[in-house]
Amino acid sequence: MEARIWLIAGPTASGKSALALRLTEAEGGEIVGADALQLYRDLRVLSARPSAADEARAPHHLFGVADAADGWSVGRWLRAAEDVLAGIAARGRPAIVAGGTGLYFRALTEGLADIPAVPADARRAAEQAFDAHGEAAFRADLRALDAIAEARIAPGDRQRLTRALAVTRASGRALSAWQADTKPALAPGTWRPVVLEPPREALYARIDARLQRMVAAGAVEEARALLARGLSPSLPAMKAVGLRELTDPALSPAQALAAAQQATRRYAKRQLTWFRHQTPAWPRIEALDPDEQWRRLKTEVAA
RNA sequence: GCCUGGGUAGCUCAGUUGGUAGAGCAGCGGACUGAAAAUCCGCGUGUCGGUGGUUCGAAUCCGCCCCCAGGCA
Repeated sequence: MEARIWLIAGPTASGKSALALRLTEAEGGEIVGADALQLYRDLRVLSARPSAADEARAPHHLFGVADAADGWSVGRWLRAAEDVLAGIAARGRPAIVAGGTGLYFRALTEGLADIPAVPADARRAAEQAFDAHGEAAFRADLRALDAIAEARIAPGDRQRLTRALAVTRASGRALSAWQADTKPALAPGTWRPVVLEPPREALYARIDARLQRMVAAGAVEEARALLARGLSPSLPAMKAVGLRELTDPALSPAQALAAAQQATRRYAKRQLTWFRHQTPAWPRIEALDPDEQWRRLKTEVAA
């Protein structure tokens, strides 16, 4: 196992954290989180963040480092990850990057356009224009500035359309032009990826069981505490899967659990689709059993 | 045992006077460059309980059988 940097990706509840911890202990490495929600300290239970006991077994980075009121982005994560990875390399240890956020892995391996931060008012202006004039008119405006970006964005995707316009207006350069020039954050050949891709049915069963355990471990109280902060619903932490479902006053505890389980299964499905098509060349481990995953990692992936 | 009402998609159901079936939910497929646990797009997935018959043609009509729910015994 010579790679200096391991990337362990996969859907939620597929066993990434356990496998990463095992590899880290075996290699004397350090773990780096690649998960958009485990970043926030408010949601330890609901985001399935490594426990304090797990964190004591090996150095963990980028878990629970942000406040829910402080929204992070891929860019912010990438900069932090680069710092962390540099530190681990300086210590002469391997890094094990583990998580479920595909975009974060892509930023690492393929790069992220170096776009200057978009001022909040530029973003707001774009959103208001979209809402006031409708998608068709908005698209016409965007097409005049960046026809390539406009053509790429699917119908109804307000989030991408407004960002494209805001970036182009605020930076004076087309979003598609920015995106066309990116360089990988990780040097080719220095990293080794693996995707956990367990059978759907088994993964879903595990998700259901885990949600149940989360509720028993205080997920509902945790979710209520976060809501009680009265933060903007548009913050990333407020979009955690299960947050809404578990705190929905219209649902009984059993219904809330079922709804959260369903939402999580759907999330896992999206992740599976992402990794299936966005990282087709990465080796897969199709098992769900931890020992089997570990065995395959050593014999097949690391071979 | 008899009577009645039902058996159509994974679930709940709709199917006008016979023209090989469609809604909701569930599910599945897909896109993805700074909110990515986000955002968005697409797709009925079916021995119409079984089997004979009538008919050019049956989920629709007829016979028999099976199963379920009530009721009467």
